[in-house]
Amino acid sequence: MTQMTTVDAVMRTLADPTRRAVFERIVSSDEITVVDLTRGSGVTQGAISQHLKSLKQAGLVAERPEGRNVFYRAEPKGLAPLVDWMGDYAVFWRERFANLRTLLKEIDP
Amino acid sequence: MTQMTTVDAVMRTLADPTRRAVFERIVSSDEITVVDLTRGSGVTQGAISQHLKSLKQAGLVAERPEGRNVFYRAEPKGLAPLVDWMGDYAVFWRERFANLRTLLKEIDP
DNA sequence: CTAATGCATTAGTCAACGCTAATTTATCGA
DNA sequence: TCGATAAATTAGCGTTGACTAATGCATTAG
Repeated sequence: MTQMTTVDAVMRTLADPTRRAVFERIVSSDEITVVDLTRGSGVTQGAISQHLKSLKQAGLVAERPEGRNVFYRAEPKGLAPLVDWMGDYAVFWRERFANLRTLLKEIDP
Repeated sequence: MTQMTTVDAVMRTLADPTRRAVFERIVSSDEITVVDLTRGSGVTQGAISQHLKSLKQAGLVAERPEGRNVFYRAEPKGLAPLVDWMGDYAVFWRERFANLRTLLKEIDP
């Protein structure tokens, strides 16, 4: 129920190619500002800010203001609902999912 | 690149709550007809057929016509691009973040 | 044969969405 | 202090997308 809403938010947020590209770029970077994200994005700064707002509301990114800059970073927990959803509903591709779980387990210190 | 298009298709297809519910129901069933899917879906039969078309084009379901019925079933490989996409970013996290305990706890309780 | 059932498709409607341009607020440098 | 930069926000616009209602096309039942 509550979780389904979360899955819905994550799915909807990552469905847009531009917004997903922004997210991927944030993940690839350690921390990145809005101007840097705007560079080479193909859209205006305002659009980027809107996408960041969506990503933040979905719990996929977090922000750290510093002076007049705002640094964004990826929020690892944000994708958890997506993993859970796949665990619940995808019955047949257990092998691949098991591999992902194994990979994530290896990271566990 | 080619795969990114696939991820895009899967994400976009599963983003809609109604269509995702249809997919979930197909996964839960072994095989299921359009009328059965329409039952309790809250939308018309035409809408269901449209969603099924999207799901089929995204490679998430397959069909088996039998008489005037058409049985739909889940396509195992359909979610693979999504799993792979997440796997890629799990690797990124592995390199960049030391602590993923929270995520792991949610995934594997 | 005729009526009914299962499904796909189409046109049309309405709301949601992504984008731009412009404005606003806040902060930094000269 | 003043101009420039960073970021968020808003209104407005065009597009996409989900839905209904209606139609068409098979197939089955009576």
